[in-house]
Amino acid sequence: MIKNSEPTIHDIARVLSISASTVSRALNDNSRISLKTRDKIKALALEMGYRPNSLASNLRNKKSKTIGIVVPLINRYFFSSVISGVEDVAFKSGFTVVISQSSDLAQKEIEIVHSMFANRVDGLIISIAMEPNTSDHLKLLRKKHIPLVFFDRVVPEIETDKIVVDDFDGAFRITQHLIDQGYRRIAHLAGPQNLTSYIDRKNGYLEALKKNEITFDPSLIVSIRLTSEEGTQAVKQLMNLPQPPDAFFCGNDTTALSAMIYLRDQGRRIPEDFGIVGFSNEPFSKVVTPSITTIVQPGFEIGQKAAELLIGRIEEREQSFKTIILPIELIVRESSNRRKN
Amino acid sequence: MIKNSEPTIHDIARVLSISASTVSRALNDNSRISLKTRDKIKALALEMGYRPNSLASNLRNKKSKTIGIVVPLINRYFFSSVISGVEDVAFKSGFTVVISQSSDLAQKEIEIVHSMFANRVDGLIISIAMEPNTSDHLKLLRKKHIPLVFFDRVVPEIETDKIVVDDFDGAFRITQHLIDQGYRRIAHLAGPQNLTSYIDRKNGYLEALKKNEITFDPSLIVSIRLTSEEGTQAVKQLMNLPQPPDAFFCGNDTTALSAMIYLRDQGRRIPEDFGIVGFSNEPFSKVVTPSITTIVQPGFEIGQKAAELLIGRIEEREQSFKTIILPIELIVRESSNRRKN
DNA sequence: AGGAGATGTGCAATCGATTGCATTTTTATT
DNA sequence: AATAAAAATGCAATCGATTGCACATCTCCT
Repeated sequence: MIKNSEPTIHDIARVLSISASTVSRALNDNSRISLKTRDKIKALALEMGYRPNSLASNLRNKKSKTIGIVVPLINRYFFSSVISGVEDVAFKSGFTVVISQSSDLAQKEIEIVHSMFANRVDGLIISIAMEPNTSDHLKLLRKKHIPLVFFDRVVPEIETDKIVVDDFDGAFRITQHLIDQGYRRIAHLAGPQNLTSYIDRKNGYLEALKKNEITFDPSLIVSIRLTSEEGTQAVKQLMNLPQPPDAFFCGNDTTALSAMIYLRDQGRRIPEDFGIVGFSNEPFSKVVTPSITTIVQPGFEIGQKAAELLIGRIEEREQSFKTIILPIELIVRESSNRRKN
Repeated sequence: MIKNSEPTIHDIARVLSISASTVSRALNDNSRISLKTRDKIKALALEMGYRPNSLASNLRNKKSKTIGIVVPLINRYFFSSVISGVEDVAFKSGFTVVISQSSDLAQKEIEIVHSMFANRVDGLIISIAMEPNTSDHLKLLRKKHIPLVFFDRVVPEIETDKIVVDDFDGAFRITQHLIDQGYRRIAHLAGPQNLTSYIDRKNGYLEALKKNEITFDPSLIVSIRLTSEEGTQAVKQLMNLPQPPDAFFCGNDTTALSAMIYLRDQGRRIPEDFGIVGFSNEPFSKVVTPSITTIVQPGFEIGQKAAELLIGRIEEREQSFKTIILPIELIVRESSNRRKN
């Protein structure tokens, strides 16, 4: 017969002929227990291989020391970097990280949030799904006073902590850079316009055009889901315009890559004939030929910041809600650098 | 004053003037409760916004419906794909996934495993850290009868479920391919030789040389940690040999890329003068120029399989331990294809 | 009508750790 | 030595859900 059960504080108490309360206090370094007893208890706990059952303690304390993170896709570099940053901070603070992916599906996101709630996460970090959605499930969390931190893709009308990058500025600088390189008909592969970050990027683009007195041609903006298939499709369509563009500001690196491959296969020269820029600095964008100009979004740091904010909120250190706008960095690479400056 | 507390089965019971046991049974569809009562209870539960507290239920049931996954690095494509696969299966089976990264550090891995144990995960999926290590912490799990599934990087002496790819075969085929392409002095950037997968890769390489009656030159094998820095370093060193290699079988795509960049910067032609192959099919290997020949490890499927096995074990459906060896796929790309076949 | 058997509910203990309050023990003071 | 004060420890309830067993109610048959 296998004895599978773990020692509990009661077992320790029994061996030492003391009460479980004393053991509990001793292990938590409560000063009400004499140092001598504390040492004795700790020694025995070690010897018996005692490990506190966090389920029990969490139940009693009405907290789980767990934070949830929900991302659209786990295996996208940006998101996995964020997760990595969250894990880094959480682990150091003694929090467990539970993870789930919405696959950009509204329904799955709702289920995840409900399930995390039922599991009593102490707080939640989320970047919302692309698919349009009500945010009742998130408002529910707010109502239950479960701290919530948005990153990257936020819900504007929910008042809570948010960590975003300066999409407007990034898009503005990208566009300005293309203009500086002498490109004039700049197309924009925009993301779904229900997400603020894509709206901001579009606005940054428009603002840069305006500032440089370039007339805006609506046919140069295509709003897509930013997959490589849709990216290729969009570029094809744009190239068939009576006046095709001479540069592509793509909503992410994936579409920038597909644009590049499509144009290259058509025998077009990049950056001489066409400029291409992406967004997010996926690892591949640096190593493809030509390398892709892009915007760095510091995923790991975003994750760290999000976790710090959330944990601060959980431990009730923070006061009012913050929106942290991290600065972005423009990395000029070959795909748009035709003046070699 | 904010009322933050969630309704419990006792609250429901009180409203209906019945006992909590009945409520519990009704919500769990226990046939001992009449259908009429069940419906009434469920309706009220819904109305009150009742959500079971899984902490309490898990404590009582001595299980957590949670599985842990430990990987060296979350933001590596292969690993994040595995995580994604695990999450996919786990979510469908009603399991929560908690995640942590060892950063390839032995000490952190130990802490993680202990912490997951304290949190009472029902099972653990792990790919062990690169840093050499005892495996006492993992043996502990076995002793406590907590199901354990290794993937990719396994501990041979621990008897449990394992999901690996056929590293030997992959390496053999890679080497054979290089030989078929006419390369003769094939170097190997090997990974740390405390990990079986890297040992297997080396052996597959040796076997292919032997089969083709190519004399093995020990100075052509360099064992490194497979970072891009060490990769560049190793290639440099190999190129300084009296008789430098004409091909590089790199332990992963990262080092293959750094080898390629180094040689390219030296003005060498690839694949004409030097052949390069990697391992793992990172997303960039397809899109760099020249694209890199590599081996596909199906990360998502590995994750799914691992989760299926683990959950099967948790629910005591599986019998004896299995080692699943997934077949690999060789993708020949430009970096090694000089005969254009 | 009486009783067997089926059906429906409730009591109370349990999971393991925590904590307010009560009690015991020790130490200090006069 | 007696008493106050301080220090150490224990009791018992609690967190919320589950479940073995006991009890109550109902159905049906002779």
